[in-house]
Parts: sequence; C-alpha cells; structure tokens
Amino acid sequence: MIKEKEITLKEIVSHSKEYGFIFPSSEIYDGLQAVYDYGPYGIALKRNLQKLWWDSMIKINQNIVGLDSAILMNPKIWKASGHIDSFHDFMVDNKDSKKRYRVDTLIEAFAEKIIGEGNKDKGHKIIDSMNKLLEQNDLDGLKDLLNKENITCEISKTSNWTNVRAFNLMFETKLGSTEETSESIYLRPETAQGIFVNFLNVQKSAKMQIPFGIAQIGKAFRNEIVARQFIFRMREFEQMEMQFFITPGTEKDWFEHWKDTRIKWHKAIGIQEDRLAIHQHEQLAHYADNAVDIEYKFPFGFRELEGIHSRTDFDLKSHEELSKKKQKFFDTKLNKSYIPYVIETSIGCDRLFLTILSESLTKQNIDDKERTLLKITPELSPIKAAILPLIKKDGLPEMAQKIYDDFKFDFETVLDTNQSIGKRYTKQDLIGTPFCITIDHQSLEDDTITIRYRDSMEQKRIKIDETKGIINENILMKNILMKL
RNA sequence: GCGGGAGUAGCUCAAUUGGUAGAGCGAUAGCCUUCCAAGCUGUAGGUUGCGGGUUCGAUUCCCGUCUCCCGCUCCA
Repeated sequence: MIKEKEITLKEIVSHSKEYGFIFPSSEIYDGLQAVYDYGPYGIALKRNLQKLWWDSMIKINQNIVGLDSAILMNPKIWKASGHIDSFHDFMVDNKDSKKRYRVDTLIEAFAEKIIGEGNKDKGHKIIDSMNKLLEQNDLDGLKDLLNKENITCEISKTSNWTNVRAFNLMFETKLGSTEETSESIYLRPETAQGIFVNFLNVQKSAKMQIPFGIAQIGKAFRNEIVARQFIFRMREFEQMEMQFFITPGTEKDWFEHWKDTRIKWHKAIGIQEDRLAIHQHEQLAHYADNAVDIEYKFPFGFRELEGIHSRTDFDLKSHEELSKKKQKFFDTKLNKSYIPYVIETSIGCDRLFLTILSESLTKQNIDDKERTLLKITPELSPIKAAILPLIKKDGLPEMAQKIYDDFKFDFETVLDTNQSIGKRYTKQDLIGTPFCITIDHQSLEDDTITIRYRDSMEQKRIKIDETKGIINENILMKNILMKL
C-alpha cells in the first residue's frame, strides 16, 4: 500500500540544500536576502529546463530565432519602456493600522471620492498637485499633501503616516571607472527590452518575415520590496522570454495561440493539470491590452509561473519615438509598412525549477516504510543513469567502470561503488535519477544487467548491449517536443 | 517595512529552575555483504547565526543585528 504525503515548502528548501540543488547565496556570511545559488544537480536540472524551452521555441519553430542581448543597456531604453517612471513607487505606511499604501493610489482614491461627492474642482486640483509632486520626486511634499487633505487610512481611520519613501525597483550601477566620469545605468529588470531594441537587427540579418518571434534566456534583476518564498521571488533571476511580432489586428488570434501552446507545454513536461490555473488580468500593465498568467499550485498556493501578454506596439513605438529610429516593418503581402504588435510569453526559469521540484518531490509510505524520491521526467533529470556494482569485489567494479566509460558519452552517468545497494538506490531516488544499472555476478557470465526503474522500483534483466538504447529512448527531449 | 515564529554538527532534533554541548541519520576509512537507506570497528565534523551586556559561569536571561518561515503590504 503506497501513501503519498503533501510536500511543504520547508521540505523542498531542505531537500534542495541537502542534495545539492539550491544553496542560499553567501551562506557562510549569513546569506544575502532573496539570492540563491544552484548546486551540481540544480544547475543540471536548470540547464535541461533551459534547453527544453529553447528547443521548444527556436528548434521546432521555423519562424522563431534566438538572441542573447547584454544585461547592461543604454539607460534611455528604460525611459522608453516606462520602467524609470513606473518602477519607481512612492510608499507610505499608516502607523496605526500598519498598512502600507502606494501614495499615488491613496491620493487618487481620495480625489475620486471627492469628485464622486460633487466637488470636481477640488478633486482635480488634488490630482494635479500630486502629479507635480511625483514628477519632482518631492517626498515631503507628498506627505504634506496627505496631511493637508487629511487623507486617512481606511482601516484605522487615522492620518498618522510615516514619511513617504521611494522604492526604486531597478538596480542601479555605474558605467565608467572613475567617480566623476561615471554614468548611472541599470541592471535590466526584464530581458524583453533587449529583444525590442534588436528587432530590426534580427529581422534584417536573419531575413525574418512577420509573423516571427525572438527568444532569449537571461538574467534580470529587481529590487523587490519583499522577496520571499525561496526561489519564487528572487532579486537576481533568470527569464525565458519570447516576443512574437505580428501584424496589427491579428493580436487576438495570436494571443490565444500562444496561450494554448504554452499550456500544452506545461502539461507535456508532466505537470498535473489540476495544479495549473489560468488567471486573467483585470488590471493591465501600462503596455498591455490583454494578459493572462499561467499559475502553478506551489506549496504556498497558486502563483504566477508564466505570463502571456499582448503588448500591442507600445514598446517599439516608444523606442521609435525616443531613439528617432524607425521601427517599422515593410509587409510585402499587405504592401505597407507598420510597427508590429507583440505577443510576449515570459516564464521565470527559477519558478519553473521550483515548479518541477514541487511537482516531483514525493514522500511515500510503503507498508510503513518511508520513501522519498524526485519523480522528474527522465528528459529533465540531472543524472540519467547510475551504474552500481552489487558488491565491491569479484571484478564487478571493473565491469561497472567499463559500462560507465561507454555510457558517459551519451548521457549524464554516475558510478557509485560505496555501501550497500539499497543505500545507493535511495541516493539516486533522492536526486531523481530515472535508471539504475546494477551489475552482479551473472553479468560477468552472460553480459546482462538489471535495470531498475525509479518510480516503480521494478527491475528487469536485460542485455548490456540493449541498455544504452533503452535509456536513450527515454531521455530524449524529442519525446516532449513531439507532444507540442 | 510592520506583526508573529524560528536559528544548536551536512540533515532532523535533544540539553532539568543558568553549571563542561549530545543523539539518530548522513559523511569518511577498513572489514563484511548476491538487490532496496543491513552489520561491526575507527575517524572527522560546533566560538550554540553574529556582536554586546548581566553573571563566578549563558545554548538558556537582556539589548542590538543578520538570515529564514507565516501573515499583511507590493508585484511588469
């Protein structure tokens, strides 16, 4: 009788550290908040996820190509994208209720209430002066406005506010090695802009015709106000984004297309359907006319894993305006030029990693014996096969070594000769190795081995010659790609 | 940032009202072993998150600080 237990975040964190998937950054110095490092098995899994995503985009789609743009970019890009303005939040806390508000939404709500009550002039006046203060970054002025208008917290009904503070969500750094000549630049808060500013370079050099996509995997950086829940929200994280450029007017169809394609992808890598959810955005970001999140049921609840956004021509148009370089595409079929619309698919690689761990870390109770294993689909497993001589003598280790030296060119293989066979099976279960190859005395006689399947613990005796082929069949990314 | 909880060996956790910091698992070396964390022997591993204070003496009490978890808040 097999019983499976729900996994907690704590267990995932602990397992990740103990078995070499994720370590807290700078741990010997007490760490660094919301930054994590990937260990040996972690990076192996992460690379596999990236490879699968990359192939799902550029390998099997004739009209999607890759790009690797730099993290550092001309700061004007962030002006055009709206990040310098909208990534800059002014916050204030009510000392009585301990609630935190964005100053602009607080004042706007107050002004709208006044307008609703018939006092239009006063309401608009408040909004005007607020906008002026926001533009001037006048924190004291904003606080004075709160006090002057006696704007209160809904919960405590008081106007006992802390000072207004600015939260800049972009990491700032300096370009130039001397203090005097250096210029402020930003670590990119999203990879998308690197794609947009290379739109014409890619289109012309790779001779792309609309519709086409540009895919990119890379680091992005955000100074989150509260960054928590393990690797779910990190300050430094990896995005996998694909921007798909289309003819204006076709955005609804393409939006649906990519939404469906991406959902199919998550199912193809083995995520249970009832742990996936679609969340339709009601409030849209400054650039979007439609947006959904693909959510996964993490141990702390349903949270965004991937975003599909219809970004209109917002970004390319902004870049055209600020750079004064045309961002138009001449469509030979329509015989006219236009700024393309864009559908974005954007998934957090680290969130996907956490999804895979959450989905695959399994605690079973088999006849009162506890068993822990990582049921990662073989295509993504960090290690594909472990070669295990049953005992450490009689020539079994030598034979194992030979098999290892043969297999290692095909897939990630480990050789383990320590301890009892049971312990070694368990060790492989804990890092998600789908196949264990055991060499026993019979192997010496008839060139057969036993292959043990991780999930079922079943064993089969097969010819050594067939073994590599059987494993290869099960670990090819092609298996997943063909389901798409 | 606020409120609550926590931090002792790689992991899970002990340590009477303040009195020399321990176990299990894991790691490692050797022996033994024909299939699911077996056994025996040895070894390594800790300024009890860090800093200060009270005390003859602090893992234990007090203050500060860092990190993690939960809730609020925020989220392109």
